Amino acid sequence: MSIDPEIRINPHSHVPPFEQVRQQIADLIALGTLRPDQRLPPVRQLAADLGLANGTVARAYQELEAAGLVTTGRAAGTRIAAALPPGSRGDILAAKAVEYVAAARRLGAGDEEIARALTTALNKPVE
Amino acid sequence: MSIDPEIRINPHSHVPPFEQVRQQIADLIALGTLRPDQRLPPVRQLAADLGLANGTVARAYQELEAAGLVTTGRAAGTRIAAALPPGSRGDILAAKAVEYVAAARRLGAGDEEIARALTTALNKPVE
Amino acid sequence: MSIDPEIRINPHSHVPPFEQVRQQIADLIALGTLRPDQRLPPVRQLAADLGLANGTVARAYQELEAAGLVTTGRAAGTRIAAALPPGSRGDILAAKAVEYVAAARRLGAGDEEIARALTTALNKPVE
Amino acid sequence: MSIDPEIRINPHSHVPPFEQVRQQIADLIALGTLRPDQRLPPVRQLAADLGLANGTVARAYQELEAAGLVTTGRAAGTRIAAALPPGSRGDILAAKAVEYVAAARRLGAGDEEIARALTTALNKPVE
DNA sequence: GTGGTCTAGACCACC
DNA sequence: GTGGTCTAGACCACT
Repeated sequence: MSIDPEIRINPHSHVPPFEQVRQQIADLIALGTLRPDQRLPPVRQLAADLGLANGTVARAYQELEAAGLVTTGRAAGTRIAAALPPGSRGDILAAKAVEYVAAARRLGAGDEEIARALTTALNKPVE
Repeated sequence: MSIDPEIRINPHSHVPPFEQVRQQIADLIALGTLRPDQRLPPVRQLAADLGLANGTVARAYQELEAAGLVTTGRAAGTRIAAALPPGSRGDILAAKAVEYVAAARRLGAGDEEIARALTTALNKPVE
Repeated sequence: MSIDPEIRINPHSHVPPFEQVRQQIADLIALGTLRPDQRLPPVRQLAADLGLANGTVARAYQELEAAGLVTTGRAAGTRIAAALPPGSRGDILAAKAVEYVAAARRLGAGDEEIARALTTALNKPVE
Repeated sequence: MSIDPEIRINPHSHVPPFEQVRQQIADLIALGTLRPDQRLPPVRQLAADLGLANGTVARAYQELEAAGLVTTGRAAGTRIAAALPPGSRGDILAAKAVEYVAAARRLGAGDEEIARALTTALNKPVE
């Protein structure tokens, strides 16, 4: 089982591709979908699968390593770090919720309205 | 009362500043916080307030006008268009909720978990 | 009979309003619709009719005077110059034809194609 | 063979340069002179050739992309879109002819006069 | 004072 | 090298 199908690049987004890749992998790690010591696909393969240049994926891996989420042993490939930085476990979900609430409040919505919108969204069919 | 304080630029975001400005104003309009015929701050003033170059804000205004959200008689300043494009009233909130749900589900969260995270976020003190 | 209805300003054009006014009056003069010694409407009236600022129309008049197409005697108002600059009589039409041909040729069209397009256009109902 | 020589900027025109560039390229596409998948010159090169700033040409390219006439993979250069928006083949020529006729009629010219002016223009030496 | 545009040079992300 | 964006300052047309 590969992580590839879980990653989707939006080429029209104003967020640069390398950042989209980094983001999504970081999320998968924090969420536990990717477990410690698990191997990431080789740069070239992931790049090919996503239709990106090798350097783009390489940069995402580099930043993940700099953040301590991933380790790169010479020829050993890239693996999820055994020891995750503390507090990055399920915080992603919380962070996304906070982000949503912040955006909604910035638009003048009240708590009730925010909750109602969520309920509606939850009941929509998955695309 | 000015809209300036409602707009916040994140200089660390990978989304370009002109797009952040455009976005947030578009949201404020769709949400009804900015009412038809209301005046937008002058390009130069908003630019100064946000610490941006004039051209950057000018571009945001321009794209808003191209989208029909805003009208601009040359020296008359920029105003919210009287007639909003159809279907933009509360859709913004809904869209943001859907976005949140989608992101959460992509991470493998269930409905209950998603709702719980929201409740937690709502109870957090406003920053 | 006023010239006002003959003049139309396109506020969305990239050509500045003062230039549109100057153009159209110059054309009317060269074509003979406006005859020597005939009076132009007062700046303020034309401005009001066209929905422009006085200064905008004033500038158009100024440039027409600088070109010798018009004279401005103190309180006498603005009149078509008795003596038209030589060669500006029916040349306007010719100039517009040349412009059309040039544009068409720049696009790679041949003479026959150009003539055919004109014939088609002539047979179209007047809008 | 490059398209550069086909594009001419008139610095005295009141139409802004970026718009002149956009226009002319759009015309060349609609006319079929520029074929689908054909490459446009790099922003910097075209800018240099035309004596414009890079940003000016970049804006023209950008608007063309927004209009769907052109595609741009970031570092892949800019290419004519494979699928042209419907109804743009020879319409450009027709539109220019209609424009000419409209301008002439606005000046009081009759069909015969209009056709005669064209014939004269066609026989003039190419500048 | 208000928006629109241009320039010149710079940095970024991408291939 | 390729497009995208930003800045800083400038000029223009308009009200």
